[in-house]
This record gives sequence, structure tokens and C-alpha cells, in this order.
Amino acid sequence: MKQTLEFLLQSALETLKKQGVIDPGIQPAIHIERTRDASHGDFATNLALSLAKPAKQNPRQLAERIVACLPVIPLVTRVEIAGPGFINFFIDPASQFEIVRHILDGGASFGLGTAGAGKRILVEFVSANPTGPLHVGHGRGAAYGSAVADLLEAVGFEVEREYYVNDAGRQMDILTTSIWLRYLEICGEVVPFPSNGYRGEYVRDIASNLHKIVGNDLRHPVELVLEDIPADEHHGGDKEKHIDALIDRAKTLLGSEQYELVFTAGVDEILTDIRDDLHEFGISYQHWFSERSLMDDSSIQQALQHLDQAGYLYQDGGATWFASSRLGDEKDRVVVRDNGQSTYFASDIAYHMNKLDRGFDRIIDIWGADHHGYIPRVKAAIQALGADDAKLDVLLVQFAVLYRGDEKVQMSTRSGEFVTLRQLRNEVGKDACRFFYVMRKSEQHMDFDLKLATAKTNENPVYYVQYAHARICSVFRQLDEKGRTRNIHLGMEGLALLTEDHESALLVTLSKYPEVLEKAAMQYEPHQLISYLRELAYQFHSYYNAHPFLVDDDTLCNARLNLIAAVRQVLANALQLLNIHHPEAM
RNA sequence: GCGCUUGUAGCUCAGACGGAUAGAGCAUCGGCCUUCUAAGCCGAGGGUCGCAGGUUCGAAUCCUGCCAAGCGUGCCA
Repeated sequence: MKQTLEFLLQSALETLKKQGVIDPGIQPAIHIERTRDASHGDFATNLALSLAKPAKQNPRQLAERIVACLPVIPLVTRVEIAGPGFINFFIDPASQFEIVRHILDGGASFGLGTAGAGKRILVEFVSANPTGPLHVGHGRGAAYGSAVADLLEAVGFEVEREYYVNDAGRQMDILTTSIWLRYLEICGEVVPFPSNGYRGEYVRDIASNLHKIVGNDLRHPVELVLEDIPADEHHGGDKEKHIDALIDRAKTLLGSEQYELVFTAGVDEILTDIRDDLHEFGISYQHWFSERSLMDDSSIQQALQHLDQAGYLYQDGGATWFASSRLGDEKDRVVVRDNGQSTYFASDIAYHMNKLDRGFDRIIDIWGADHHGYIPRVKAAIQALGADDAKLDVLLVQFAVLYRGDEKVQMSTRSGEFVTLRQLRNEVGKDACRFFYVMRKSEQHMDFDLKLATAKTNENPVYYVQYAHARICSVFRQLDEKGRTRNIHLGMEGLALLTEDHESALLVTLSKYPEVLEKAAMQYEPHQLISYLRELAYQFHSYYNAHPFLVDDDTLCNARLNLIAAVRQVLANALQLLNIHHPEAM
């Protein structure tokens, strides 16, 4: 419909250019919007207003000239000029009924688009460090990321979902050491636990499982473990120095093979847990990309070599620096520390080079908003590697701030005191989780009151939408119980009888679905789809209360049944897309 | 200090490449179940769009300054 109108306007512009009314060099973007108020017709454009200045003409007069040149087609019954120069289009109401047929013919594929044109797109999301179970903050990234990926797929992109596993670096060493210390406890050693270690219960579980397999093989007397270790924070020392020394001690006492054993026990168990967790949340990845693999296959060296050849690396203070400030970053960044170890950033450069090498048309990274300062340096790296940094879109997700009633819930993976995604799912259910998480714009700060979310009250908007679907199913069950049969064909013939206000409104809303889907996908904003669902559900509930469907007039009855069947189909399609159930009964 | 993000109804939030009278849910108040599920519907109240300027036919939206909140500002990841 919009395309048709755009075509008409384009054609009018051409005519005006030929007539010399408008300078042929002017190429205005044509914006067509749905009107908010029915008195303004069905669609409107501000073309005359935006064209007024470059064409040096009065907007209303210009609008009149445009309208005069518009080709006449039966679909458009009336064109009006309103306000300062809006052009309003009135569409033949008969054409609105067609949407019901489209939807019922299209079924589960109704609404799917082609805007992605088969382009390949990589969506990396969650990518939480494998140092503990996912918490509710990760949950938002998970829900948002998978919704974005699913939306993009729905509009024709070829999507790959990826989880970047940070299985290298200091945090992993802290985890490994924490496990080992808990293991020593199980062996009977009395070990003071470092304040900077991972204190979660899951660390004990991993240690316990490890002990079952290796027995006391990894045991060392605590005196030896703690010998000459600098004091921990609560003994007046530095917690970082303390834990680093413990890590070194673990590596020395265990040797690389045994240390690796503890490390693997930890990563494997935690990753398995994360994988299961996400799977139960309805998310599955095509790739789990290991940071370690970048070290093992010398990808990092290669990436750094590229940067070096491009002239972006230099030495200073024993470290190797990437001159990212030359490419828009605030300052230069270290890629190889003076101790010879490459930084996390170096891994990320190699990782993004790998992403680019895989030939995606577009790359999406979804990060926690606390990483926003990281964007310029990654973009700089992409440029330095000779690629187009516009290929990368970094989407930020604000962590949800948890409340229990009025009390803010403090969270930290290290302290082990946090609400896990699994707990949240168990308490409020997958559907409500999903719905709540993507209901809000991703970069918006979000207050998540556990008390409210875990209270299974009717305030929950997900029920409202699901209920609309269940209600429609119920109507069809009633039809059966009354011994009547549905005649789809008769209903199609009777669509013109759907002239009530509620019906017209529903027809318009239904026809918007593909547009909404496309916009939500292209703007990476699943919350737009949620808003749409709420609107559609509202219009249905309102219709339900205003008019009976199972009326005596068979034609009208079947026309209405076709309409609500179309509503049900769109509700189901959108909910399915968001990985939320569409129950037949509630 | 500097940078990024945010500030819209009592609460939680939509609306932002400038567009017509700024919307929704919750909460509050008043109605609607002998009739397809009341997890619903109908109606009412509720706003200096953080503040102050500027740009123009028109600003919640763009620009400048200020105020407030969150985050960032590591040879951590």
C-alpha cells in the first residue's frame, strides 16, 4: 500500500519537474505514514512541507500542485490537503478486507519479509565469562539478543548466533584457583578463602565433583600453599596481589597438566550449565567461539601482525601499543603487556578479524552497557585491519536493576550473591521472563522488581496477550459445541459485512503487522513488536466485549470468524517469533 | 575533570532522521458477568515532555548552556 502511494507521488513529482515547477535536481525522500486520526484519512505524507523550502514555494500551494498531478487509481478514493500542507490519502475500504485472506492464506509465514535479502549477519550475544552461572543481568542480553536474531531472520537475513567464550585470562585463573582451594577444603585442609575469589556455592560443587574423580591427587598441605603469600585485604594487604600470588602458587604446585585439569573441570561444568540454561530459555547458538582457540591457532599473532604492517603498533614501556587514538579512540591501548601476555583487547581484535574473514555482510555485537567505552577501540581495530567499521553494529543492553520490594538487590558474581537467570525463570516462567525483558528498549535502564515479577498476578501483560489468543481458540470450541461448522469460503464472501468500528480498526492493525515486524527488525527493537501485540490484543478484547461472533446470520458469523482467525494467526506468529507460548486455553 | 547513556502522568515505560490534540500499562475512582473464558470490557481524573535559551511555518524530537542519575575513563575481562 505504502509502495503504491509512493509510486503515485514519485510520478507526480516527475510531472512537476517536466513542467518546470520543481527543479529537476531536487530528490526528496518520500515519507508516507499511517495517520493517527481517521479524519486525516488512512495515510499521509509531509512531502509538500519538506519540499517547500528547496522548491521555494508555499507548502499548501505546492501540495495542491502535487495532488493535481497524482495519477488517479480506484484504490485511492480521496486525496485531501490539510493543515500546513499535509496530503492525506483515503483508501477504498473494500481493499482493507483483503488482509484477512492474505493472513489466512499465509498462515505461519504471514508477516515474514524480504528486507534482509538473504544477507548474512552474525549476532553475538550473552558471551558471559564462564566463571559462574548466568544471572538476571545476562538474562536481559539473552532475551534481547535472541529476539533481535529471530527478528532479523524473520525479515530475510541469514542469521548466525554466536557465543564468545572468554575462557582465557586472569578471571579464569581466579576461578581455577578458587575451585582448587575449595577442593583442598574437601580434602580436609583448612584454607582461608581469598576475598577476591569466587565464593559461589557452584564452586564447591565443581570442587566436589573434581574430588570424586581425582581423589586426593591434587592435595597439597595448606602451609605450603600459603607460604610467603602476601596478606589478603582483611589482613591489611592487597587482595589483588594476594590472589595473583595464590594463582602462581597453584600453577607451581600443580604443574601445568594438573592445573589444566582443574581449569577444564571448571569451564566444562559452567559452560554446560550456561548452555542448558540458555537452551531452556529457548536459545541455541550455531557457534560457541573460544577465546583460547585464538591463542592456540596463532590468530592473535596474525591480527597483531596485520596491525603492525599497517603501521599501527609501537613499543613503549616494554609493552606493545595499538595507536587507536589515530582512529577515533580516546587513547592508545596496550595489546601485549610488558610481561609478554596479550591483553583481552588483543583477543578481541583477532576475534573481530575472524568475524570479518568469515564474510558476513553485517556483524552485530550485543554488550552490557558498561562496556560502551570499548566501542571506539574495536571500531578503530576494524579500520586498522582495512575493513569498514560500519559493518559492525554494537548494541548495548543496560543491566536490569533488581529490587525486592523497595530494597535494591546487590549483585556480584564474585561474592556469589546474585539471582540467577535460572531462579528467575523458575519463579516467573519463561514466557513472562522473555516478555518482560524485551518489553523495554534495550538501552533503557530497567527496574525489575522481583516481588512484582514473581507475584503471579493478572498485572502481567504477557497474560493479556496470551489470553486474547486463548479466547479466540475458545470461540472456535464453542462453535463446535453448538454443533455448528465453520465455512471459511462463505466467510470470505461476507467480509464486506465487517463494517463495525472495532472491525475496521482490527483490519488496519492486522495489515500493519508486516511493517511493524520489518521496522522492529531493522531497528533492532523487539519492544516495538511487544507494543504491537498489546495493541492487537486490546483491540480484540474490546471487539469481543462489543459484538458476539457466533451470530445467527451465517455469512456474518463466518466473516467474523475469519477475522478473529486472522487475529489469532498474527498473535501466534508474533508470539512464536518471540519464543513465547500462545496457549489454546488458559 | 573528560566521554557515553538516560531524564515524558503517582509508578513502570512508549513516542526521537522535526509534523496535526504527547500515548499505553499499573495504581486511583465509577460502571459492566442468566449471553462466545471478568486473566476481559466501558468511562473518569491525572502532564511547565529535567531547567533556560536558540534554530523555523511548526520542537518531547535538532543546536547551545545548565541541573540530576547511571556507566565508563586498567599493561582487568
